[in-house]
Amino acid sequence: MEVACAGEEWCPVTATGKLIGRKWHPVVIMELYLAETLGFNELQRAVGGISNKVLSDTLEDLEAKGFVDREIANEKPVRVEYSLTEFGESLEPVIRAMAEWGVDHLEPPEGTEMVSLPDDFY
Amino acid sequence: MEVACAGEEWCPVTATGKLIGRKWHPVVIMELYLAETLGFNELQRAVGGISNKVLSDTLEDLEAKGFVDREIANEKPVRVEYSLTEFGESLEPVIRAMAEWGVDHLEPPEGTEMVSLPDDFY
DNA sequence: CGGCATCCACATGGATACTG
DNA sequence: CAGTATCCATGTGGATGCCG
Repeated sequence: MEVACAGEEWCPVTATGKLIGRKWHPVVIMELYLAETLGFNELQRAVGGISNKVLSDTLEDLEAKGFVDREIANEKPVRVEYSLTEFGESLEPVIRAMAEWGVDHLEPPEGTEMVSLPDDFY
Repeated sequence: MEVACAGEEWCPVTATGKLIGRKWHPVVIMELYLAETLGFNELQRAVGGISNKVLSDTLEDLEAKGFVDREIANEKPVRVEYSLTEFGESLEPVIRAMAEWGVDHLEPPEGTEMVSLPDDFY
């Protein structure tokens, strides 16, 4: 494969990092992949530990970049559904590589419950 | 595979992102992988567009995390050599996934010269 | 339920100049 | 050659409260 990096400004690795290299972007993408469709609060619970402001910012950014689709499914009560676009789904190999590396090389804190990642996640 | 994410604090994807999710970390790792060993200024040129202060910070962080080995190869003239540790090399699949995704899905700016990534980079 | 408004703290990066 | 020292701008995230 070809990569531009040597002395150049643009590099696919850096460019990719700019797109998904924020604290919660990878997990949000992963949770959306696993669940297919999630509401705002569902997503917040699924991700765990993220504030609503930051989740809102994250989703706004992911939507602007074309990774996430936002659909208003209902009004009264308000129901908004988030899901991955095809472009967003194309990131699976990257997310999976990060997940696999983390599982293989990092130690989870005591008492962490592990959740299975389906085989078709790839 | 197993992943902890649902409602938990710890998640391998996020944890991995915390380690290499800074602007220049992936490229620095990639350049060190490609070249095996580089001096400070060599590395700065190879990466392209990074200031010496930020490169210094980046290397300090990567060294503290065990990804990079720093060796003083000579004094007068001073020569310091940076290379990947085994732990650092273990990140190849992640970096490669990012590189491949970037090549497949992003458009480089006009006039960008592409450099080959060897097949054994994996 | 699905947010937005504020305000704040800190992390990160960039530019420039200087040094042994 | 390989950094350090400043200084500054911005990005990013976190806490809290309120709203239709």
